[in-house]
Amino acid sequence: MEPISELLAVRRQKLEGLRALGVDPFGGRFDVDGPVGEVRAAFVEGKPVRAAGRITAHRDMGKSQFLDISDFSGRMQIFLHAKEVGEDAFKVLKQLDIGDWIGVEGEYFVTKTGEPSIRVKTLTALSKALRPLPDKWHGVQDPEIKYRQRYLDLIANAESREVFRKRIEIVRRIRAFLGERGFLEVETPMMQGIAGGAAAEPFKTHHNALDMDLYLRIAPELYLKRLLVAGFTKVFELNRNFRNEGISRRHNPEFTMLEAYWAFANFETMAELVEEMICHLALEVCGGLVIEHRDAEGNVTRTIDLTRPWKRAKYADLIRGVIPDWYELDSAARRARCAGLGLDISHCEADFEVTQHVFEKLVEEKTINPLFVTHCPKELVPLARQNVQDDSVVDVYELVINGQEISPGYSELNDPDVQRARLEQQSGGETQKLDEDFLTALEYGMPPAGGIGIGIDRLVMMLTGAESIRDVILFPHMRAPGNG
RNA sequence: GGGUUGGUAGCUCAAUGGUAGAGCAGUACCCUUUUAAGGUAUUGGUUCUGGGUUCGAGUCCCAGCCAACCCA
Repeated sequence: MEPISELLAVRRQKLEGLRALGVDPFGGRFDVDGPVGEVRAAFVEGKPVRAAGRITAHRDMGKSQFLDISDFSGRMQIFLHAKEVGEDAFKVLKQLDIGDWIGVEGEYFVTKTGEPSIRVKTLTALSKALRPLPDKWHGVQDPEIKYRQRYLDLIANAESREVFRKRIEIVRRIRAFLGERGFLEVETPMMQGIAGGAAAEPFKTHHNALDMDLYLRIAPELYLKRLLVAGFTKVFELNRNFRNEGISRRHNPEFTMLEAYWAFANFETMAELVEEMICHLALEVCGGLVIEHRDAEGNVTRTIDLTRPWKRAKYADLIRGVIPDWYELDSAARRARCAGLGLDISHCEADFEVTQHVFEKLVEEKTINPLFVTHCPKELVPLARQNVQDDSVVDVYELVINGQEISPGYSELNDPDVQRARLEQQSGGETQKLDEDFLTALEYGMPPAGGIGIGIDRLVMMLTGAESIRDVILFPHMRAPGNG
């Protein structure tokens, strides 16, 4: 038990003060007309109103008391006058602090300064805050507190509330958008015997009753494709994936992914779908197709123009755009060229990895406006269909916006024999890693289909201007807190 | 994993190696329409942890913890 500071001791004294007045400091049901923001928006002069919220400001004028009550939806001023609420209410008020939850019943009115307010008739204590809130003006600045104690960030920082409000809205509208187009939302296993559908290190767990190792999924893909076999023609899942890899500004061990599959479509159909969907989201959630990212001072640091049609370009052409003779160079010459350009490719073993590194550093990171990268090397995407004219590339797009890969889209591979060969190649001969049931399902016949994945966290970053994935995930993963 | 920066009151931040401060919050009082309310007074510190140098360390050195950013 940490030592009780004076501030905490005072609050506990008030807690007992409330009990001494016969008031339960942690009350129960209190019927309200709606969240605070909606109550404020529904203002009608003189109309009776009930609301509840956390006290976030207190302006004590003696016999006149102004308080702000707030919740995630907004803020509203309430007004108490000694003669109107009576002595007992003022005794209770004396034991309340900024941070406490209260309920009020009264009527709407406008103050002399024009602020829509509630003239309180009865005041109800609903929950005592035993710890003081962060600074009312500066909010929470310490990033460690923002992430570890997100509730304080959300109480104190309007910008954070806005980011998460947008995230909630984006997810809601994605579901509606796909639902309106006939896509069925499903839930497939997050615990899988074989973590398939991507190349990533999984988290391992164990089922005791079955005495069986399981992995948290790194992708839902192989199960959604089983559903194509089953006869679903438009299907999607929007939920968490888990990858046991590093944590960074762009990576959280668990992240949210949309995957959607559309039978009889191909990667171009999917590109149109994702283009339409992201524009729809920008218009509805951000109010336009031009997204401005700003720094802490409000200066525009980046402008993303989502105006359609979005640019499309072949992978190889983009490489030639930055290094014109790249494909005329042999392996050694390419590595030498990278060194000359200051690119560290020492960790790249295969030639396609060297090229991919060039792509990431010189193309992807510099691409701010939407760009569909097509005709990608087949080594990068083992689950996609090979191109008919050129079997060294696959029929996919990789959508880059804001310097990040936001969404891949594939013409899905549905030949079970080719799929087996590609998976065996990817797993480096470790046949026990193959998802045999998935391959069996393909042998029953999967319709040709287009598929997309969209990293929801990165999409939200792009649409809100968040610089870190931690700013768009409510509770990002952190190391266990240390005290030295 | 490597580098850089940071960790001081509940919060936001100061402090040439020389008594650890301010604003907000808190406490007491004044004020019948305030909104970062105002006014007067005032409380509050294991300076992340552990060592070391020094007459003296928030400050310098070493190690560790946590975080942010960059690199891998």
